[in-house]
Amino acid sequence: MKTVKEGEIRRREILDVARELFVTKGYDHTSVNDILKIVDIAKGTFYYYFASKEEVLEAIILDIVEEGARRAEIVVKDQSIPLLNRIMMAIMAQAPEFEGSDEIKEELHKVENAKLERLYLKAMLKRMTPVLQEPVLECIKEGIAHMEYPTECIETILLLGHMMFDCDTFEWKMEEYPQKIQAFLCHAERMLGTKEGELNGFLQMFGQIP
Amino acid sequence: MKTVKEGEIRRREILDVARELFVTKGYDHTSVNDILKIVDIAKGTFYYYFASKEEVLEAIILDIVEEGARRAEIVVKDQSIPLLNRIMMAIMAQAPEFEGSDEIKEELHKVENAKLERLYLKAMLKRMTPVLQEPVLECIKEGIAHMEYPTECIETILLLGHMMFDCDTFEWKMEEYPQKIQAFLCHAERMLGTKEGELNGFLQMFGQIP
DNA sequence: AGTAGCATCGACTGACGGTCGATAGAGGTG
DNA sequence: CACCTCTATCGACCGTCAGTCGATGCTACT
Repeated sequence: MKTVKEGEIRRREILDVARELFVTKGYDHTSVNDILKIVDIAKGTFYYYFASKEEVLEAIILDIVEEGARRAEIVVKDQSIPLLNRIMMAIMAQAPEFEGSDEIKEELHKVENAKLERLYLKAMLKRMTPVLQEPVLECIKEGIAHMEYPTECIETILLLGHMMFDCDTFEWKMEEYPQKIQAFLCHAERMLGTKEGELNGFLQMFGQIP
Repeated sequence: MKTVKEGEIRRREILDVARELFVTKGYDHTSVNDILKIVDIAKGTFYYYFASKEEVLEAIILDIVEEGARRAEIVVKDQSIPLLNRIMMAIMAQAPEFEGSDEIKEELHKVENAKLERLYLKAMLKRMTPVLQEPVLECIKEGIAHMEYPTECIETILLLGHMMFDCDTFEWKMEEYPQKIQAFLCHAERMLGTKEGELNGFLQMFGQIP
């Protein structure tokens, strides 16, 4: 039995199902056959749209990163939020964790998904750094922040936020988080060269991670 | 034809060959058969010593981390080096990169090795943080450094050093490195709360990374 | 009705991780 | 020396998986 659909629609179907599976079962533990069963297509169709399983992964990661970057861009443009807050809120808005997508939350970070994670991180840094460039430079101009290496500072804070809270790099226990978040904010303040305690307001916001 | 060897020797043979292959070809692209061919044993023998290919990987990573930590411990104990320098030198001594083992250098960080890398990072942080605890606390006591979260500061600097220079997270070009290293040292100074420029002496040392 | 070509099918392939029952050899015992 | 025991070793075999390919159904245009 053959169901013919327009190319772009099939492609999206495959992408959506694969994303769901990669994120819930892990990339390695999702077989192409798993995807085929759910989308209800034959193997040939899958490989008609994608050259390999890995190509699907890369496309999905670009999607996730792009979605995050869009959310961040909205925050950055919002003049009603104080400048420094905008930067931190953009970082939080960008992380897939904070979005409703609970699916991603738990599963993105298991060791099995190291490949997914690594590709995500690289793509995210490349996409997000320019987004934060402008507000950070403005912070410097306004004297709220003081630093010699703005680009590197952004890269570093994005990296740290991701490794500490998005992935479970340190395998912290639940009760350690408040302390770790405070430390993170303190380090961010120091790198940005803001007044001490300027970022304190973010403690509660991060509190929702558990 | 059967060659019988004492258990521990066989185990080491497998471990050594596997390490060489994982590091040069990548974990995913090394098959158990590749290992068997070189060690010249049958499959059953391999699985007599290890429950899975992954168990071999974990054992290798523990080895690598332990070797690095030993080098770091020697540096930390060396009273002839100024305290602050000891900390940074220990971090550098620990990284597999800076050791003679060029093999590891290039290959550890390709995306194919994401799993190896991720496991390495977790194990390294767990092993290295306590090593640096003591000298950092002493820095604080002596007034060379000022911080509220010493443990978290160590974790952060270890993580940053690894992600920036050991893995190729940012895919920097050769000519960008001097700037990135300077920025890293600047951020480390700020997080540690030292005098500005205290870490300048490390610029050349890092210079050997290419 | 005819046809061009896009989208779909699914049997097949080769490689890989892992299992298992058989067995060779070393060392001990009488 | 004959017998036994236990450990290290062997390699055929299994199920699974990513990826291939020639055949073919379906659509749209002539």
